Amino acid sequence: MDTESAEKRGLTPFPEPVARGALHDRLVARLRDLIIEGELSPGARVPERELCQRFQVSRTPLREALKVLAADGLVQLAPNRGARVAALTVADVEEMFPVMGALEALAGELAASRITEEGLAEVRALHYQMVLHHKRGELAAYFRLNQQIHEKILEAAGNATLAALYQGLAGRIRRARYLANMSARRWARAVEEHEAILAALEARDGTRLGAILEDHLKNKCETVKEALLAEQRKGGQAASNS
Amino acid sequence: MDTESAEKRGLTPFPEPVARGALHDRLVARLRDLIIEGELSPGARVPERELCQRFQVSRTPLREALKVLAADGLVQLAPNRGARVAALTVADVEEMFPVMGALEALAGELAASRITEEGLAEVRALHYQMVLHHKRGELAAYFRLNQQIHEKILEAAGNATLAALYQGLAGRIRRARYLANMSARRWARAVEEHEAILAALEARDGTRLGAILEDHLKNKCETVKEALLAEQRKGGQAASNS
DNA sequence: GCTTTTTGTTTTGCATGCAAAATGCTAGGC
DNA sequence: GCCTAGCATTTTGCATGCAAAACAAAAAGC
Repeated sequence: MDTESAEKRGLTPFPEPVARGALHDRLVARLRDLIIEGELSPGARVPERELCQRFQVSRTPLREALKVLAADGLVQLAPNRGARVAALTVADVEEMFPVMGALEALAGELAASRITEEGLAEVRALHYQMVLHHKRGELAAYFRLNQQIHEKILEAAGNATLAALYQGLAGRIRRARYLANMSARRWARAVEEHEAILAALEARDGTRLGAILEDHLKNKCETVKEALLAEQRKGGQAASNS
Repeated sequence: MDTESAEKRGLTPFPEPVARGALHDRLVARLRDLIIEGELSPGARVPERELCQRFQVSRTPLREALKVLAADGLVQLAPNRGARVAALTVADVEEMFPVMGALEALAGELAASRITEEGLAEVRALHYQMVLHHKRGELAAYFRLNQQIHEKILEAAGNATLAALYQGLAGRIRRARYLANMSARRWARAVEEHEAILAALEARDGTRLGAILEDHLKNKCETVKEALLAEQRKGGQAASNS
């Protein structure tokens, strides 16, 4: 639906009064971006008042949005102590990995048996476009296509519940992936794995696809963990905002 | 501080002014109970004003609670059209089943390798108490123990993320289970499966435990589906409130 | 000089108020 | 007689206001 992701990256200069009825939803998306982009550092308090001024909204919808994000696990709400951005620890990632693995394997199995020729064609197109971005060394574009491919597979699995859960987890680690700088070797390996994913999907071999996806995810998790460790090593001095 | 969280499950008769800072959390729990017990029929609008009067709270915390429940999937929020209790269709259950299966299998594998002797003893105690309730034909008590056992296994798995996701899904079908009347045969079979679960756990056979749990869940899902069909057949005339 | 207490400020949580949208009802037209 | 348009009521969504709790800093005590 929302294909207007152009202004999501750059902060809109004026926060024009958004349509009534969609305010808190927009705020959820906006806050998500802020967290993913690292503008709100993990562990830092969410400055309620400041964000209200920034977005030109009152505290009520903002607080509602925070509740939703808390339910999603992106922020933590302490009673009478406000919201903090949930810090993603290495232990968290190690917890999430087997869960995502199980979900992704399931998605692969379902997708292999259910994907249409049309869907397959779409994945194929996305895949080769992604390979192109890899060859050009365009990491950001690569990530976007990568994500789209996984979303397509989830879509092809035809299980909204599965998709929602997976996306929820993926959203939590997206910030770490955002700042991850893959090594050239790891990147090349990820592309190879994606070749295998496409092959298994075209062969409609669900078991194999599930296994490959799980392995692929393992590597992704390693990347995320390394990124987290690097960030921790650098110290959380990005937290000092104002 | 206030450590009186003992009466969380039982409904407090009077909605006395709850402690500041815990209001919306309490409301989430309260609304959950209302939905599970069927007082708020699936598909019916959530009467905001009415509930405010009932709980003696203003609309702000109630709306916040609804946002959380919406994120959990128990209610659906339509823009400018308020909240409706999410109707659980048979298709939904059929979607949720493989996901819960994958999660439960993972939980079983993890629990089998990680459970302590003490944890095992607790599960054993719960199990035999549950068997007792089965022999006495006490369905409600049986369900409670059953749920506690599964929670213990999840706890033993030592993966909070996994537990949270599973509990979220389980919460969505809890209402259907609440009104489910198992046949004597199915009930007996469920108890047998629980025997096998305990045995596999004691043998610390993760693979077998995972498989058993998945199978057990399958039967549980059949029960839920039957209950849903029975409810649909009876007609949603419980929705006509006023 | 250090700890502790007390006070002032900020922040949080909830209640309330008001405008826009939706819902229901009545009247008018075909 | 049925359908549609207009109006009134209800409901929803957001902004604002106020009291309590947390945070921070300064002053008092040791």
